[in-house]
Amino acid sequence: MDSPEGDRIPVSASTASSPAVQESPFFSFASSLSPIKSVKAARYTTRFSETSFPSTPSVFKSPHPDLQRETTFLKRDETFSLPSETENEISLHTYGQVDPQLNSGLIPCSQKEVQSGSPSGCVDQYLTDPAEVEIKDDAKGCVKPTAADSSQLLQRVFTGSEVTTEKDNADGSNAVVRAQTLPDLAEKNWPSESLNLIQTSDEKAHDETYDEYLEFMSKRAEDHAESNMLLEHLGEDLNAGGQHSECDDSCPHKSQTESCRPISEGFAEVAHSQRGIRRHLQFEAERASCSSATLNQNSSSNMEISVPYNIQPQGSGQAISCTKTVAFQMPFFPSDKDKSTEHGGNMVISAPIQSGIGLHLNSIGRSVSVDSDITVSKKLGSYSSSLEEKLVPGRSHNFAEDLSVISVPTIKEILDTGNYNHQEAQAFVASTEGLLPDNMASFHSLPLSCLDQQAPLCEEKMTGPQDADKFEEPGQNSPKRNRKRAKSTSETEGCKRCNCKRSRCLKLYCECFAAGVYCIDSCACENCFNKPEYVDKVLETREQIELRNPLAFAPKIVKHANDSPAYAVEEGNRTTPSSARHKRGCNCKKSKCLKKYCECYQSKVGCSDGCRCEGCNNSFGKKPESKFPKMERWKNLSHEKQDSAETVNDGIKTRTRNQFSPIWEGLADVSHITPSLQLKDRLHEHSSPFVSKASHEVGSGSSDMAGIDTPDLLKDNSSPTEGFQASSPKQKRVSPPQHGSQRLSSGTTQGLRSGRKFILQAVPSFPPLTPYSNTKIKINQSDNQDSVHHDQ
DNA sequence: GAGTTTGAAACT
DNA sequence: CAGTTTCAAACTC
Repeated sequence: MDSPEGDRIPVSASTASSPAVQESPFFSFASSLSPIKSVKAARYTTRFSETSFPSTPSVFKSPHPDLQRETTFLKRDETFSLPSETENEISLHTYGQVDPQLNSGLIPCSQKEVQSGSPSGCVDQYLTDPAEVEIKDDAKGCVKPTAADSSQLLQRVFTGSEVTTEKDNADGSNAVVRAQTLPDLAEKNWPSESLNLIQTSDEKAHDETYDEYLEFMSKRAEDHAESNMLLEHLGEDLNAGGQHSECDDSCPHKSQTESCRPISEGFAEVAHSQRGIRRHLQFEAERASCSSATLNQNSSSNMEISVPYNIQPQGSGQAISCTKTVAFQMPFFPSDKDKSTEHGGNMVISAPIQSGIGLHLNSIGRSVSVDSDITVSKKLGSYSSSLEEKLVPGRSHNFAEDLSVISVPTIKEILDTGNYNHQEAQAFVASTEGLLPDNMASFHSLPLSCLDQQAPLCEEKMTGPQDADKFEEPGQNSPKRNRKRAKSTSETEGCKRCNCKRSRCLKLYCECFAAGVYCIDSCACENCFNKPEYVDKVLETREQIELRNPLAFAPKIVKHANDSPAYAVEEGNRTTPSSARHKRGCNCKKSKCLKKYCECYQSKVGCSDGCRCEGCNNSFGKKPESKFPKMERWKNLSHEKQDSAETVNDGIKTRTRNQFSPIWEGLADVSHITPSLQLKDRLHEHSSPFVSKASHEVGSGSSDMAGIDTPDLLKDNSSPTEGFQASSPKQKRVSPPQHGSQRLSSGTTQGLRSGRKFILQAVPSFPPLTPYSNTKIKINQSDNQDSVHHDQ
């Protein structure tokens, strides 16, 4: 069924402008006249500006300091990865603006940046913050670059670092390159050495350090023939500036080339994937990322990734796909050369690899064991929070908001320590997919890939294509051998290691598969198809499973969403806010829920009414003794509700309610929780909406709902899991509690209302949920009548 | 390490 | 939808 609201609401939520209005002639006319773009266009613009793209309106002349800084990464990579032939002079701002109209110049603009600053021959003049740059050399404000200065110039061109040029001498011996390190300098593509260098204020010390740096960098760049290209460009740019072209002669290191190489190596080097991508937390994402992203890592920690990105033209034009080479320093994996924790790397996000919804909640939920893994959870939470802070300043997503309760070290801290779990990080990245704006989507492939290269906790070998057959090799990877290894290391390290023999790791039996991660070399599985080389098969199988059960990959442990007063009233004191429970409950017969056979126990949550266990003695919380009466009551209520709904409504509600059965089943009861569980819940809660295939199927819509311009959706505090549970076909056990339906009809309870919202927006393509939109509309109308403001 | 137990997942 | 089978993890020895 068609659900127009599903598509519309995210837009209207972010703007108050209805589609009808947008489509009106007047609106079109106004849009054409006004810089104010249509809502959709604005949304994309906002995304860019709020992430790593410059936020400045696309105006074109005078460079703005901040803007300039923000466009740093663009400047860097585009300059050399994409040689420009364009003669159009594109200002930094437009270029940062990612104006589709300027798209043609988008890529080469960095070069043009230089040129644009060259009219007077002084690149620095344009590339540095006017407020922070002092050019004392000559009245023209133009520096005659020496070797060192040329290098500096390059630095500034590529890093956007705020360099204060105090003096310039022709021989370069006395060249003073004083740089003012700005907070965002950490985002530049600079090794720590360079940062330190730039920060050096002492001239002599600086020179020495700088020379060392140049030497070091030149060594690093030796292998990069592409540096020549850089030189060429540099020469062109400098010549274009009309100031000097003598770099090669004056550079102490044979030429300034060498000093440029280190810089260029991050940009010009292409497709030297040294380690490859072993596992992707996001199967769907992998396709995109694998096919489009090329991750390079040089000998140091500088990395380069070539990623595609789409530019959504203002005015709903056709998206333009570009490829951007993004070079950055990986602070996550400090190399020997770079152990600085002073400067983070620049998470340059440019590619909307909007692969939809990954189902990796289990990965988080399951692998993040309560006790030992709370650290991981914190890390992940911090990961997201800091990520958001870093990339989406001033913007707060729902998941990050909730994660904010977690003590937040910075993302850098997390990553710098290397003390994170590879798979969990994968899962987390996957879980954040869709939460990030389109132009940040590459984050999912980026750090993931990076994580792959580190995998500090999972001592797993990279699995290349050849590994597909490894399991056939008796001695090397015998199941038994691996089994032992897996057994000894799996859980404590949080790494999924399966031991599948017959399922080919393509069923939920396989923990890896269920967790949404590929099997790794240390798995003891046989005939494993859960490997990157079989991504098609994996995806296909996944889809099949999801068809059978859309929540198959959803987290098994869900937050107790009965925080709402209504539920509290219903459940009385038994209700514990922010608690967790198993989604479907266990079915234990003999283990008495005291062993890990029990999923509840394994997840360290108590059993609840939703469980069908017998003789429950779960130490985390027994199933309520009064289960039967309650179930009976629910049954009755369900029938009641159904009857009333059928009577009162057009059937939509009835259907909707039934869809929510699993929800209520899962939310019916909770007790005994731990903080860590709450943490887990949060992770789950915010991940789950993006874990649904349904969402994934929305296709481009996923970006919409994931975008930052769907705040109502994302900020909704209700458990997204609800929404997806609602669509679960497996509704074996329970009918929804009455209050649930009451909420539906009354629309006065925020919790569920939020859930509806989410469902509506996140799963627009889900036929069963379509009616829900209507319900929501009604509810909203009711809300309006009641003047109930439910902004999250 | 081999075998058994267990319960979820898958199948009929 | 219920019963059965399959499967792999958890567990025991």
